[in-house]
Amino acid sequence: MSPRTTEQFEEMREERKARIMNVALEHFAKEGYHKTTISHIARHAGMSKGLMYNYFTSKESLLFEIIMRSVNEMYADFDRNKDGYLSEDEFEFFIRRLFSMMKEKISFWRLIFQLLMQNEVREKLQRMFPSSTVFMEQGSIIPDQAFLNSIVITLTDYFVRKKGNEKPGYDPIRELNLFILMLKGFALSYVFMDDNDEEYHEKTITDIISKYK
Amino acid sequence: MSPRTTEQFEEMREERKARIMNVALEHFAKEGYHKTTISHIARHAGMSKGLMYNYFTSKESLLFEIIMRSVNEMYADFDRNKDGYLSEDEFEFFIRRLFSMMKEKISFWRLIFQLLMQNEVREKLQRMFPSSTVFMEQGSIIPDQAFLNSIVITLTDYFVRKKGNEKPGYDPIRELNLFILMLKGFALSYVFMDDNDEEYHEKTITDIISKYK
Amino acid sequence: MSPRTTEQFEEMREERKARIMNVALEHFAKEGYHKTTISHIARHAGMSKGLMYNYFTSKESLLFEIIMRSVNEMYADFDRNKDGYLSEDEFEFFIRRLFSMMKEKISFWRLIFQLLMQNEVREKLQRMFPSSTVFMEQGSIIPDQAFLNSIVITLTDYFVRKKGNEKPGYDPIRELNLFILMLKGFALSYVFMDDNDEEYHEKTITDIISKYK
Amino acid sequence: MSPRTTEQFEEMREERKARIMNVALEHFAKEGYHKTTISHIARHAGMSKGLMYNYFTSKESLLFEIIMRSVNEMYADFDRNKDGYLSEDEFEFFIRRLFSMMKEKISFWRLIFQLLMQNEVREKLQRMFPSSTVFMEQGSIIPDQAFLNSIVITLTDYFVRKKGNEKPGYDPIRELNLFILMLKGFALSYVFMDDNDEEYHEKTITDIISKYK
DNA sequence: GATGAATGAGTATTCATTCAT
DNA sequence: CATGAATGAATACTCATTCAT
Repeated sequence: MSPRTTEQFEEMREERKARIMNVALEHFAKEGYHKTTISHIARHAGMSKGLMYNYFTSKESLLFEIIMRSVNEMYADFDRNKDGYLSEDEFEFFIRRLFSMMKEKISFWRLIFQLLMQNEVREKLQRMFPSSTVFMEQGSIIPDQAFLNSIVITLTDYFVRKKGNEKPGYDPIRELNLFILMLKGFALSYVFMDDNDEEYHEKTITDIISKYK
Repeated sequence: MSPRTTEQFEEMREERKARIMNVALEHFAKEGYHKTTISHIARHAGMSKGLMYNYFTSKESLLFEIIMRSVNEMYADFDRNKDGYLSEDEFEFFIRRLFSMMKEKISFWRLIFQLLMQNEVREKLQRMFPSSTVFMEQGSIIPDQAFLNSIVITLTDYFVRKKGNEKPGYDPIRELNLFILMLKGFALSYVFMDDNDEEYHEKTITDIISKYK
Repeated sequence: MSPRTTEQFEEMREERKARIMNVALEHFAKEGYHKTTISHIARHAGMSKGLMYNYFTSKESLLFEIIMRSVNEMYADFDRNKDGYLSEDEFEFFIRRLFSMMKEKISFWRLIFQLLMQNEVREKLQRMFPSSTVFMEQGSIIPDQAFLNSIVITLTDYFVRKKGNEKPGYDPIRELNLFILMLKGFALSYVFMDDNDEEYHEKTITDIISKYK
Repeated sequence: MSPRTTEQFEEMREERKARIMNVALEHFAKEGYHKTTISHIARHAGMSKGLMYNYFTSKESLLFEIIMRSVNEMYADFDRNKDGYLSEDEFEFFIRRLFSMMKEKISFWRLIFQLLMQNEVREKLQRMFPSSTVFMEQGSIIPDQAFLNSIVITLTDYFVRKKGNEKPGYDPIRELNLFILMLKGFALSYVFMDDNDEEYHEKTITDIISKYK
């Protein structure tokens, strides 16, 4: 009876939703959520404003769907290696993977950093991902406590093995803390840097790795 | 019409400007620039919208005057110690000073972080402070190349002395780079953290210092 | 393409039109014409918006077809007893019939009351049913002058017989006028009352009848 | 300090608010609440849309302020004669007063009838005036249970005196019920009638009165 | 100087209607 | 015939800025 099958429609819808979300993400990241208008997004996505509301019930829901999508992708990506033991090479891989992911999704991270810097939004996000409070305070969103814990535990384990017996009275947990701060500082620089500093960043990653490997 | 009266007027003006800027800064930092309305600022500053336009020609100019003021204060504050040599105690003092300043002006830093994350604003700021491009990319604004250089040079000198001959083939400049990333990561956590993590922050500062002192 | 098939098609069409009109009438009556959306009607009628436009050229034409249909049904219903003479029992039957019809078509009456209260709509309806101006002003729509007259004449006749010689100087026409106002007041209460006042209404109808029988 | 005194401002505000409310009431009554746009009201009140929001926080709040105002005026008006006893002349005065008030505020009543005919609005109004549920069902809004009761009691008393001993087994309460239906029917006709039926209405009021006086 | 009333362009959102498939 | 994607004009509402007083 249908001129197009349900699947065809569904496919088209998904494709379009994805296009809208991509365009919106770019603009949110570039101009900020509030400055970006629905009209602007619609125009750049090549459609009318009205149609956008066929796919997203509001500007806010568009924002949250974007976040959910990216979070889920990230989660799926990281989920592979979960055996909890990090060799030195795996450590290096882990760090490099972290930043290659960031590079791939740089707009998302730009957006997330922006959002986390506004009280109201931060509170809303914390309600969305209540389990990840700890990391949120450190500028990350991660959807699942178990996943989060596994990373921290894995890294702690690595630091204890690596640094634990270096000097007596030395606390590897606190060293991990500083290490995470460094990653975070690098992430901040990285996310808001001009594109052409590739080389500097590569060198810096190598430095970070060689410091803790 | 005596000079005395003029002075008084001038004083009142400055006082009022300061009040407006303080109120505006708080709200910009808390709610974001776009979400904060002129009406809201005026009401909280205890005056009419019309009068505000007597002091600031636009919302944007208010924003930029706030930035300029904070930058200048920061500059004035740091300008004292410029002899270029850092003892270990001076190094500790320098770091502690850095974060006590951040604590005092936490709203300003919150705002700055927010602003720097929007392309258009970042570009505008870079036009205002063209010399400080390098540090801007790293999330800071500093108004004067010479000043900036002096800090970097001073720190470089400190790192060379401190770490330069630790191991052969070791590059203290790159160590400095990592150190700055760590500071930046800490700044980010610090600025957007809940108030009640004082103790954690104190401990972390001490850790950072003891690592490089 | 056989005539049989054409008939079947025609039947389906009519069935579907009826379904649309029923659903639309319910929603118009409950939410008001403006608040009811075409999408909503289509969804509740189990079809697409596009298909609805195959049956009705516009939302407004849907409204007017609903009115026409109900008016015609009403007409058909009342058309039976036209011999112009009302016995007392027939009078009772007439009144009870009036309100049982109202009960059956309560949504329609709700809608009609709503519509008649808006100038523009009232004018449009008056253009559609120019002959019935008099009754329209009294909150009813009746499609045909002859029909209308026949009712009024029949009732007048009844009132003259019943009340005409009660007192000297008494005007049964004016008594009829008050009687009609009472019916109208009852209709208004009835149409917009909660469902659970059945008993009250029954008693009131009995009161009205016993007053004039 | 002020260029205008607070009182001057307040006066201007009240004047303007009144103008807006009057214009809005007319349009709501004529076109219906939903069809009437804010732009339309603003244009007819001779001001910008924006200014309207300086006086009313939303279209809905405008509607409710209009209702409240009219209800209060009505209440104040009726509040005079509260001694609970109605002579025949006072009864006549009461009825005539009822309809002269309706005539003065015909737009308001037109609006009220419209509003009461939509489920959602009726429920909202019932929440606003919960005490007057009984009369609401009969198409009126009256703000205070005591006031309402006093009217019903006064009329009941009148009917008992007047009609109570006419026939044995006769119930004056039920007669009152029919009387109220008649008033309501008349109100409905009156409110939605063309202006030029003055004479007919006068005669009808006289008929109603002479029937129960 | 000081007020807040007034404006108007702009913003998210809705919805009757059209149309490609 | 049947679908629902697509449009665009309209709607309520906001807010930086101006201006009469």
